[in-house]
Order: sequence, then structure tokens, then C-alpha cells
Amino acid sequence: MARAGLDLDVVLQAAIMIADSEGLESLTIAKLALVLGVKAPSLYNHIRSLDMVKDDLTTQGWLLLLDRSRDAVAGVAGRDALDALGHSQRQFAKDHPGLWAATQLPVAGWSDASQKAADAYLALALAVLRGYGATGDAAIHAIRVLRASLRGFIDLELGGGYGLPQDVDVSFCTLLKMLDAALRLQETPTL
Amino acid sequence: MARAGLDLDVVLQAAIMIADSEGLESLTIAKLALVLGVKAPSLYNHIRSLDMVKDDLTTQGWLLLLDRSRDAVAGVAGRDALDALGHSQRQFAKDHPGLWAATQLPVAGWSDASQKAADAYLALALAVLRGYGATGDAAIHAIRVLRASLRGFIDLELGGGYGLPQDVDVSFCTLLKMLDAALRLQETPTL
DNA sequence: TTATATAGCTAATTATCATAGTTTTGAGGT
DNA sequence: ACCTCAAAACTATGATAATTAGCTATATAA
Repeated sequence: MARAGLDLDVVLQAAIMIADSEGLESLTIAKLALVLGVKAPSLYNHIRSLDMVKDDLTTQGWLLLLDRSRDAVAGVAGRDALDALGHSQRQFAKDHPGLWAATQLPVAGWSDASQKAADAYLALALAVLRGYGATGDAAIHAIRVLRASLRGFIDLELGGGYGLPQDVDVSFCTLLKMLDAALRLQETPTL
Repeated sequence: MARAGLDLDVVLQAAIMIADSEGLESLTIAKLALVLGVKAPSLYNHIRSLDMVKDDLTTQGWLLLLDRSRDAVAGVAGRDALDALGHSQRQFAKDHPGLWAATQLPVAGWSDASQKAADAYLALALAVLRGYGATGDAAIHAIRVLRASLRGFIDLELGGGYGLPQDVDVSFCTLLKMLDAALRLQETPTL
């Protein structure tokens, strides 16, 4: 019964590792305990429930993505910023599929911390859109389109939805190009 | 032990009802048995496994969506066809959230029947894009963008991702307008 | 009327998350 | 060096899930 020296942080790091390598749905208490070398009930000395752990992944996912995207869009604007945002998001999802999946969980189950982290990301995206002159309600509608198309593309790609042989990288660049083109047109509201 | 008169079709109809009203993740053998008035193991006289039932929902989902979208785009082209495709898809997802979720399951687990039904839908979408003059690889990239943005929007909407007060219908129309605009531009390849 | 295929049953297996209550241990104070 | 005690890990237990094995009753067709 030698102590394993566990700690909330150690448990969460293991959770991230499992979610990223085997998928968020494979993150179970049993697997977590196995990886950490303890029996399942021991984990409850450090965590409240598996759902809480998953919610923490949601928060961590948004924060890590925010961190990466902030760096990527720093100092650029317009099309370059849009590309930076898109590519950093797609790359994040490939590097951390488990964390990405956690950020896409239904909002209903989110904690305040997750909500706040997601809001911070939203603010960053809004800043990118300001480079296209979008403000007010138009900016909200535009950002919903941006979020939707990026999320949909990434989920489809990770879910094996793009089975045809055509290069998916080219498809993603097409998406960014189309978004850029459409945003430019919106820029000048129907005068 | 009076017989309940079950039948694969009856079971699948019940599965669709449960998935649509309580969510695909709430579709369990126990709930299915409860609804049908039998004990859980009895269901295995009609189904092979819960996964098979879910895959059948995937197939049925694609077929029903195909049916609706085919009607919607019949006789129209260009922007009208794009709108019809988009709106029929979004409405389908609202009417049948469980079937919609089933169509968005990871492709890896799909049966040939599901794959075939999804391919038929892809063909319909390709036909819509032909109205924009898209052919060959360009059409494939364009269709990936279309699928991604529609799927992302619908999943976000169903998942409660659009929390702000702005009208989501307007956002969806914005999406369609942006897609239309971008597709029109693509129409004339860089001459 | 009787035979038989089969629908539905009970019981059991395995895997999941979670809690209650017990034992052990290691760090800090003496 | 030696206690003390909070915390860490454990055993045991229970609830819910999917699934299988094997029994029994029943509807239908000969």
C-alpha cells in the first residue's frame, strides 16, 4: 500500500495523456488508476468524479488552444490572422485530440471555469474578425460562421469523414480562402 | 410471459424515438426494453447488439435526410439549391437530433449500408455544387468546406454553443450567404 | 393435436462509476 | 528516536450497463 505520491495535477496530466492517445471516450476511472498504479477508489482522494476530470480537460483544452492561437495571431492581421487562427486550431486538434474533443463537449455540462476559458478564446477570434471591419451583431454572426466551419472541418477530419484521396490540407486552405473572401465582401455592408 | 409481438422494425422505430427525444447517448438496451415492455435480454432475439442498432440509425438517418434534401433541391439551382440543402439539413437535425447525431458518428464504425447512404447524400451535394461550376478536385474541396460548415453549425447549435442573444437563424443565413459568395468567386478560376 | 421454432424469461458475467468504512503511512512535533 | 493523526490507499459493496447461456412457454404449421 506504499503511497503513489498522487496529486490532482498528476491525475489530470495522466487524464490528458490517456484522452489524447486513446480518445476522450476511453478515459475511464479504471484506466486512469491503472496508469497511475493505484486502485480505482484511491483516485477519489484527489478527484470528485470522472465528469469533473473531463470538465477540467475542457478548461485546459481551451486554455492551451488560446495560448497557441494567441501566439499565432500575434502581430498579424486580416487574412494572415485568419490563417493563423485556423491553422493553430487545426494543429492543436491533431496534437491533442482528447483535449480538442473535451472543448467540443455540450456546453450544458460546463463549469464556470470552462465557460470563462471558452469566452477568452471567443474574444481572441473576435479580435481577428475586427481586422475585417466586422462589428456589433454582424461580428457575432461572422464569428459563429467561423467557429462552425473550423469545428466542422476538424471534427470531420478527426472522425475519418474525409475518405476521398484529395489532399485534406488543400481542402483546409480552400476553407480559409473562402472564409477570407466572404468576410471581405461582408466588409462593405450593402451601401 | 405473453409475447410482445416484437420485430426488428418495431425495435428500430423505438430506438429512433428514444434517440430523438432523449439523445443518442441515452439509447440503452435497458431503456429500449422498458419502452417495448420486455426484459433487456429478450431484445437479443431481434438485434445483434446495441452498436448494430446505432449503425442502423446512421443508415436510416442518412436515408431520411437524403429524402428530405432531394425534395428540397428538386428543380432549383445555384443559390436556391444551396439554401435548400442547408435549410433541409438544419431542419432535419432539429426534427431528429438522435438520427442526426447518428449520422455524425465516426466513420470508422460504419457498416457498408451506412457508407452507401452517406455516399448517396454526397452525390446530391455534389450536384448542388455543379450549379456553381465546380468540377474535379475543386468540387471535392468545395464540398468538404460545405459539409464542414453545415455540420459545425448544426452541432454547435444543438450542443448549446451559441449562447449569445443574437438570432441564430440570421447566423445560419449569414453562413449560407458567405458560402454562396465564396463559391461564386471560385467559379471563375484565377484567369 | 401435436411438433417445433422461437420469443421471452431468469441467472450469470464483465465492465462501468461511485461510496462507505478500514488500514497504513509518512511528516511534524516532542 | 518516537508518537500522533490527517491523508492516502485499500477492501468491500452497490448501482447500472451490455451481453451470453440456457430454460420455458407459446404460436403456428403440419
